[in-house]
Amino acid sequence: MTLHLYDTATRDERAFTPLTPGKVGIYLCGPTVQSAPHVGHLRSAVAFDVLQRWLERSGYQVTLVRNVTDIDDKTLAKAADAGWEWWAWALKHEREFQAAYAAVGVKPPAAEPRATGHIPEIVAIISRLIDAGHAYEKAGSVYFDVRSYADYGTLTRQALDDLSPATDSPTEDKRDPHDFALWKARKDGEPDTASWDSPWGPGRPGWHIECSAMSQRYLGDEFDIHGGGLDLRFPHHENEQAQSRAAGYGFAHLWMHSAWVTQSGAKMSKSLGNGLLVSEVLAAHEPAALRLALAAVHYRSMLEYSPSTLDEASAQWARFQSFVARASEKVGAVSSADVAAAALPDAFVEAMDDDLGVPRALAVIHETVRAGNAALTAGDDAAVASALLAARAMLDVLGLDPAAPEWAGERAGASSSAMGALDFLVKADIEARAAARAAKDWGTADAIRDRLAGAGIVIADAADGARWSLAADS
RNA sequence: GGUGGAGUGGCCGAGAGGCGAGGCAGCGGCCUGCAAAGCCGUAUACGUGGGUUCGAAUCCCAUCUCCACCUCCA
Repeated sequence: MTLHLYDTATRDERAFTPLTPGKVGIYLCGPTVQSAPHVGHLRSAVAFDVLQRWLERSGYQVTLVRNVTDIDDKTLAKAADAGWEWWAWALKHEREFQAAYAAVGVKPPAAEPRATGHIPEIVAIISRLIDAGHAYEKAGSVYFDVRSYADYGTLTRQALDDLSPATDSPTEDKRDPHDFALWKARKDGEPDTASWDSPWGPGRPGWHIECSAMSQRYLGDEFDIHGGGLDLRFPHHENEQAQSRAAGYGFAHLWMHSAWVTQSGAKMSKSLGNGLLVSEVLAAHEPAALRLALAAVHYRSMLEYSPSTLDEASAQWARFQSFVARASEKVGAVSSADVAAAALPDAFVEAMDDDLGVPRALAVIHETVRAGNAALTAGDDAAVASALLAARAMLDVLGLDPAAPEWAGERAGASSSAMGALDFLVKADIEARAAARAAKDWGTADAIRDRLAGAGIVIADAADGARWSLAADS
């Protein structure tokens, strides 16, 4: 089986064929940087990061573009409420998003274009739409004429007459209530810095046009995959597609949408007040555990988030970490190059090729780890070595190789020198405890263990001596 | 009203006609001075009612419940 992906537009899964052999262009709708990132935002980032990693592992050269929509009605409104310049407000949140993405190991995209940096491209595509008879100017604003484009609604199977009217701008200027703004005329009270010159007078871009302009600039008239959260299908993606295709571009060949994070069945969102901020979660849990929690559910299924979600993910992560650490100690560390070149188990490949079946892929990883642990107990070094290599290679595809640089030293964010100093101190206790145990002085041995446990240091005895680790966060 | 999605064992979650994915928690065991970790074992699971079939969680019909998009949303 080769890679098959589910296309939201056609609602079926089919073999993935890139436009250019060996290369894949992906446009991912990034954040509207008007507020702090919550875990739901990270879900789509992680899902498409796994897609990128799997494509790369499959031999493709991937160009992933993830935009930043740094101006829109809400950004202006929230910045004004906070007494901030809108551009400073947007950049503050853009940085928070970047930090959150980096924390959970999302690879930096090939390009991260901002809407405000592409006004000329936006003006150009709007002009093209007007020339083609798909857009019209009214009172300094420009609207997309949905009735002029027969395929409007095909992405999400919407019939115009059944839709509620678009409310992004005053209806009275529109030919049809479903028309939406491509260019918004500057309004009184809006800051001068939020306005650009255009053939239709000063103003700013509407919400959807920036993606049409930027995808075209970085990926060309036609590209392989367009991604984003499920909630962007309508109106955002529908409108994007209408604009780009009506302007004469082939646009996206395949649409992929990631589902959201729910709590008690309800979608996590800022407006419901149930958004869990990334900063809050990372204050209590390891970033890798958060990544694992977000990746563990198939990207098209809702992810039910509860207080135990991160505890479970932490337990799984500790299991992976522990196996990789013990196995590496026993049979020697594996180099990154070997991990990248290692053969992947067939069941893992089949799962990933089937529309990124991460849950099934994870099951293969768990089976491999179990076999590896059994081999450790049995002293079968050859089996340990092969399990270690396979496990790391599979975990690497998911961005969760415990021995990879981004995770290897993450515990407590400690520098290696601090960990070295800690190791020196703890070793002294371990030696004292070993002496007590040798003398069968269990009271002293247990007291030392309890004292260390109180400091978050876990002691585990083994046949060849005790080893210590920092307790998992809770 | 229109469009789409979901109901699986205590919990999270795969699967999509025929040996009960996997994880977490629990219980029993091995190991351990005791633990921890690890390993082994352990479940009357598929919203409800019908139907098709030798066989249905998977197909068909009906029905209930929940969620989402059509304001901003990953």
